[in-house]
Amino acid sequence: MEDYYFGNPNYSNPNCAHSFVTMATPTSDFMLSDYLLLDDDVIMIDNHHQHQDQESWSQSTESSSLAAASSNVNHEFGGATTSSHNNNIKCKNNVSKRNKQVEARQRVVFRTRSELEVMDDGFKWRKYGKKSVKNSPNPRNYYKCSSVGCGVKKRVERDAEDRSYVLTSYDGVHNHQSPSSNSYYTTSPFSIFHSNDINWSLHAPAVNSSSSNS
DNA sequence: CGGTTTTGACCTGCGC
DNA sequence: GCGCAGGTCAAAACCG
Repeated sequence: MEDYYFGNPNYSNPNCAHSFVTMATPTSDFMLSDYLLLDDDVIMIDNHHQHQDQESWSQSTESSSLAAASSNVNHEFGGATTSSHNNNIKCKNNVSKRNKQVEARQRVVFRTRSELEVMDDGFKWRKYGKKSVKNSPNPRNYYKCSSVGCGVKKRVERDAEDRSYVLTSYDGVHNHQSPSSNSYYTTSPFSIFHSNDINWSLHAPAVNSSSSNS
């Protein structure tokens, strides 16, 4: 079985270990965004199996292209191999009218345990705003992709319920490759997944010797 | 000096 | 219409 690694295996960050999405029996030209980015849907990836917001976050099953795609896709988050049928991937339907008005952008939300608030995902971001949000003691930070002509945005905030988690949402799809030249794939909003409690060397095929800490 | 961050002001949508 | 909340702008500050 061939594994696909979404991320830059040579990436090194002394403050944060990484987890990677591993795909079994990949199809040609597969991109994670093909499966996880659904028009008018919000996909949440929870890499620690926590079950929260069960009312609003419904598990993605039938009637979703994600469910169809999951038949041949396995993901690894936080070191645990899972399929797309379990609670690690949740789909929030019924997006707000505002979201629909914003050109039906594609949004992916990652919930990741990390000490770092801003994680290097392989793309270059420019911060353009910071806002305190209701019912959360933590501010929300707004970033735009620094690449000219690329309108991808991301929002980063600490989970109000558990500050050890970071919620990172990506809006849109990059129209360029990651500045990280040896990234394994191209235009998805993210290229690296992080986790503090994974022995990422198990997954990374070509790691730097200096990045074996976590 | 150029790129990035900060931060208050402004804009927009929504509920009442 | 008004107030609130979320999102964005843009000038100033900061930094390498």
